[in-house]
Amino acid sequence: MPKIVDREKKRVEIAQKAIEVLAKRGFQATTIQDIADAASLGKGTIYHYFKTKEEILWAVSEQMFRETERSLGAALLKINEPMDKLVALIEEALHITEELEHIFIIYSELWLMTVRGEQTGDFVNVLRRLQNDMTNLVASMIREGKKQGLWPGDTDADALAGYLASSFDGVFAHYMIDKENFDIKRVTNEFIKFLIKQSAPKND
Amino acid sequence: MPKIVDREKKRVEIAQKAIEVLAKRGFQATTIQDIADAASLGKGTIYHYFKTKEEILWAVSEQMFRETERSLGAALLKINEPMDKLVALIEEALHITEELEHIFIIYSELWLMTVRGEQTGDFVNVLRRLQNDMTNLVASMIREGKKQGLWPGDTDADALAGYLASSFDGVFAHYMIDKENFDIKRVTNEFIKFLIKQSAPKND
Amino acid sequence: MPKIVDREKKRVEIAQKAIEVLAKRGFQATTIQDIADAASLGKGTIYHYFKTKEEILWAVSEQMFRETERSLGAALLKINEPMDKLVALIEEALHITEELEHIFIIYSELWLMTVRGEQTGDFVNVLRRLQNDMTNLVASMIREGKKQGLWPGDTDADALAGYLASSFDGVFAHYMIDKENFDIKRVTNEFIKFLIKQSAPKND
Amino acid sequence: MPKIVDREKKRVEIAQKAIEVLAKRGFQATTIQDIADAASLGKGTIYHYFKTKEEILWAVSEQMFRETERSLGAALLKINEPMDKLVALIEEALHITEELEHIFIIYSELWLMTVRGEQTGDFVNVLRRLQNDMTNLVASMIREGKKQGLWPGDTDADALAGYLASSFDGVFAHYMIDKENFDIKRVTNEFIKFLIKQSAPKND
DNA sequence: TATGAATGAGCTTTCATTCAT
DNA sequence: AATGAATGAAAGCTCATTCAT
Repeated sequence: MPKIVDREKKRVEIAQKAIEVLAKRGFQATTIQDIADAASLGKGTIYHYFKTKEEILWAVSEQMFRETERSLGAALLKINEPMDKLVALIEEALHITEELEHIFIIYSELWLMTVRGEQTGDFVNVLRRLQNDMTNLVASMIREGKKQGLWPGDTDADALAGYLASSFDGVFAHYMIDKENFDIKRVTNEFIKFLIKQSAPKND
Repeated sequence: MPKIVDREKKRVEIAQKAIEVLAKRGFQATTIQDIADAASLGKGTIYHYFKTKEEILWAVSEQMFRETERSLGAALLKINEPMDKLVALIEEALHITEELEHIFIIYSELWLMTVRGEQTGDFVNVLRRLQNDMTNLVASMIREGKKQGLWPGDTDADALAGYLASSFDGVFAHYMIDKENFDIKRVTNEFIKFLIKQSAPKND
Repeated sequence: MPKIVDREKKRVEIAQKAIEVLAKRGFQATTIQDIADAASLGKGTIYHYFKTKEEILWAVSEQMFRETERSLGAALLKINEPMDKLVALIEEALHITEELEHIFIIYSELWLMTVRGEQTGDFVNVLRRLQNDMTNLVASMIREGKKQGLWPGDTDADALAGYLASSFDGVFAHYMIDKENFDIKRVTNEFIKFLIKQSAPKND
Repeated sequence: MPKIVDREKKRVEIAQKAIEVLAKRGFQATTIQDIADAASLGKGTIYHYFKTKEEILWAVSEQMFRETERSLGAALLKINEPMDKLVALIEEALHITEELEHIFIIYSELWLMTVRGEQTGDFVNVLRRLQNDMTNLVASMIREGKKQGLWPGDTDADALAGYLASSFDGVFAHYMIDKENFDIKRVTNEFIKFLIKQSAPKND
């Protein structure tokens, strides 16, 4: 039993160290040696914890997923007003950190592997869960907003949430290609303004 | 005299054939042999037209860029009303075809290579031009809409356009991961409804 | 008949042009395209005159041989005194020209191919003929010198000639490796002084 | 723990094995597979010890240089008389062994690569050091001989040594092309006789 | 006759994976 | 458990040679 815990703990440790190199070089270009170096282990040792290189990516993706969920949840716990929550969520989702950039790059690579259907594991589930989590979060806010009369009653909450949640990734991607010119703050704020006008309109 | 070949034309042909395999397997995983097979040519023949594997990707990206620009332009020529134009643009941008899926996948890989800084060519320019083209198109529609009073005067056209143009990619990406459940039509329509409400609200 | 002459003439032309590139890059590293370019011909055309790449080298070596023989002969025709002849020969053999450097490099490559036994043709004969020609020339001078009493009677003319003829190549090779420091004139002159002392000593 | 391997020792071992194949086929024509076979290793293993194929040649040349220096030095340690030393040196330099033939062939290829300027390393230094070592050795003997009155006082020791040292290579090369007819012993002896007459002449 | 487009064998090099220690 | 030496499959790329025009 303690053995197994140790094993799992070490897998997590290795995966953690792997994230950085993977984001920097990509999965294909990252060698087992790179990962071993990052984890300060011998190349052979990695194979005591992972059967193949791809298995490392599975572990990495799982871990990233858990961390992303946790940080999303944490950001929203403390807020009550649905509208404020939505704004907070957007701001959180589009708040750039170097760590997040790494993770976003790896997600993108998982996305690519998935749409190409080349993976043996099921990254697709990680990505869909993530997508659904985010969409449901947004949808629940919109629904709550509708209930409180802050949002038009005929809004298709799921569809709009689908659009919003998706758009975050697009904004992030555009920002990363053109950091100097793409002012993510300004873009986000303008969009929030747009949302809010929409949400609390016509008390006519 | 050997067969006279228009080298540039042949390059385009090869690049065209390459798009499909590249989208399917990705640049790194696609071998020259794959591309040669797709073009029904010998491996060596490819090297008559491209000095390196990466040069193929350059040609492919240039070609994709030109085609994307052309199809965008064509879609918008026939419409006059700015609001209708915007709707048409969104519908065009999010109109799925197998061809477009291929292209989107390759763009995504170019994106990845760029953010990792691993490429020697300047894919970044292809991507930025594309991004800017789209953004400027949207912004010009919004500005025109503002002039005609169809859109609130305090809108930051560039910022909002930045958001919209970016969001297309996110929506596309989410759709491709979950084609069965992500109803792109419904999502798009809901968003358009949202946009339009926003645009012509207030002479109440 | 005229056809054949033309063919042979063109072979010679091509071989002539080939010499320069071959000396510059070596046989292995020189591509047929290089040779075609040097001859201002299409790559395919070369194959109308030579069946294989190695056949070009055969032609080149034959031609170099003929030219070398001719220039050696010419240099010696006009001199009568055997001692002067020998000195003249040494000076001629060690007289550096860029053309000669090229030729020497190709001979060296032929030598290498021969000692490795990798060639299908018989470069060995070209090299031996050359070696023998030179040796016999020197030997005949020594013998003549012996007859005229200018040289000790117990000299083994062939053996000494073998040494002298061989030494030219070594001197040339050393010079080419260290052109700045290896003063070929000074070295040659010192050796000639040494030879002459030897040849006309004993007024006993 | 894996087998502990002295990397430097293994490099030397591989280089040692490589010498034979390199001499047989030449650097360009020798494949990594050839070298791996000669060393009874897998192709990939070679790359644990050498980053590139050329690096193998560097190691080989360094090693050859060291061995050559050592064997030259050893041959001369035990002799005191300068004249005897010179004779011993000549005999050593022109003493044929199969090992030495291999080494001479590789030196010749290094020479070719150098005069063509195609190498990235500095083989030229290996060759020049060798050349200089040999020349200085000979020159010091001549100088000593001059001091002891065994050699004419007006001899330019360096120049003559340059000639002698160079000639060894030429003799070797001629021998290797025509082993049956070129009697290296006879040629050498004749030349030594010639040298000695010169050195201790005038007791008249 | 002259050409260069087409080809694939064969090269160097990389790297996931295995395994003896 | 930990290691890195060993391996060979597989990749990109070159080039002598062929051949249709």
